[in-house]
This record gives sequence, structure tokens and C-alpha cells, in this order.
Amino acid sequence: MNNLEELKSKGFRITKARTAILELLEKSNAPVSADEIVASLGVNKSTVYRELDFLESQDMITDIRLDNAKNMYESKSKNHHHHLYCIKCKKIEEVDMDKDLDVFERKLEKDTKFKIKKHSLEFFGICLTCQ
Amino acid sequence: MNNLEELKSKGFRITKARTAILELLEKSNAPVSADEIVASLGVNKSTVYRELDFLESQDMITDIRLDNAKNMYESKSKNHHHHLYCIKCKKIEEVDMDKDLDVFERKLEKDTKFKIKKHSLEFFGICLTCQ
DNA sequence: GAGCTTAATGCAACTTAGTCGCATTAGTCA
DNA sequence: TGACTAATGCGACTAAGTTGCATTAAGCTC
Repeated sequence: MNNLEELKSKGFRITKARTAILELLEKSNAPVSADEIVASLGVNKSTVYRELDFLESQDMITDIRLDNAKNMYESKSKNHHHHLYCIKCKKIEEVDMDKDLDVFERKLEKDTKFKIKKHSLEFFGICLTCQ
Repeated sequence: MNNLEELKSKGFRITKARTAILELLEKSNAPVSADEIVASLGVNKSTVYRELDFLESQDMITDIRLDNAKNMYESKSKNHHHHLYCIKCKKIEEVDMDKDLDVFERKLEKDTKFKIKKHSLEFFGICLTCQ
């Protein structure tokens, strides 16, 4: 069952905006910002923000903060990863390291009694070409 | 040599705003936002933002994003740590786990040729009292 | 397919975080 | 004490995100 089918089965409607936004995020191989979605799909700004909140609440996308101005969004269909961000050219690379972090996260839950829902791990630096 | 002395030795001025902001961040045991600084010190908003940028460029403070609306700032005098954030009551706890992450970071630098300047690792969840 | 219900959308006005240019103030040094 | 200029304050601005409300359209029943 894909994301749209899952939403339908939960009683949510399959609208043009919803389909387009979800598809755009699933196809994109880099995080996407709200205004990029507005620009490339022509969907209203409020709708985009509401839909992003909704998809996040449905656990289908996540948000990340790289430059400290705006959120970016990624589909969760892709396998979980972290980011390496060049503070000069703003290039984003993906990074894997979850085995270690999962172990730590479970320990953390036990120690703190927090129920951990997600984590974010971002590295900031200067890429080879910018050095 | 403390932060202020270091700034002075580099030719920067020791002003009231600078002293107050640095002191506030050093004394606080939780991350502080720009508007909290404006409110509690009565320093002008532009000055606060400029000063925060400046202190960050001098490597004396760091910024973190927890709720996705605004930056928060911490003194680097405190030992490096990460955050555990309750998405309900917005309580922030500090977390240590740097041995592992440092090893990983060095490997990452080698693999990607990035020169890594900093990283941020935040955990989001629900604290015991909010569960 | 027509009619009904209401989730989802679009619009416009608003809020909030952060930025910028410029005139003024106040550290620092001689 | 005076001169130099880094730092400040003010006000106007931008950009990201939010909200209320009237309208539209997805999906169900007949």
C-alpha cells in the first residue's frame, strides 16, 4: 500500500494538491522547501504549508533545518539518513550512520524516560570545491 | 583568558551590550532565543542579532533549532552536548554522546573531503510527565 | 450522473523572525 | 580631552509561516 492508498484507507481525500506534493517529494533526490513547492506546482502557499503539516503528522515526510532561515522537507519513503551541508555553496549531501545512533537512542529512551519520536543530525562544513 | 579579554586582544570593543549578552548566555543553563535577550536586557533587536552573529563568528556561541520557528543560542564555554526536546511541553534536556560522534565525524571528513565545522544532533520526543 | 456532505483549497490579511541603511553614540587610544 | 571608528538604535523592510473565512471539489449514496 503506497502513501496515497494509505491516506485513502484512513478516510482522507486524494486531492490534486496532495498527490502533486507527495509525488514531488517522493521523486526529488534533495530536500525541498515550501516556496519551491509553491513555485513548481502553482499550489497556494497556505495549502502547501497545511499539506506539509498534514503529511508530517501522517509520518510520510520529515522536515529538516539546514540554513537557518527555512524548513525543508523530505519523503520518508527514502531510507533514513542525515545531512552534510556546505555553508558556502549550500550543497546538501546525504549521510548514513544509523546503526550507532539507534543503539544510542534506545539507551537514551531508557535513561531519560522520554519517548523519542525522531532525531535530526546535521553536519555543517565546507565542501572540497569551496575550500 | 576569558571571552571578553580574548575579544579585546583581537581589537574588538568591550561594550555594554556585548558584555551583557555574553554574560547572559554564559549564565543561562538553557538555550536562549534572540527575543528573550531583547526582552530581558532591553538591548535593541538589530544589535542583538548582529551581536549573536558576531559572537558566533568568534566561535563563542552556537545556535540550535528545536521548535521550527526560531534559533536559540548557547555559550560554547559549557561543554559540548546535544538536546532532547519535548514536543509537548517544550522542555529541553541536555545529552552527551560525543566520543562516538567524533570518531564518525573524522571518518566522514575523510570520506567526503568536507571540512566539518560543526554538527547538530537533536532528539525530539515526549517527556515522562507529558506521556 | 445528481445531490449531499464536508475535507481541502484559495485568498487576503496578519504575525513573527530576522535584515538593512543610516544617523548617532560611545569605546579605545594617543 | 579629543579624534577615530566600532558598535548601537531606530525604523522601515523582507521572508517564512499562520489564520479566518468563503468557495470548491472529493467521495459517498441513491
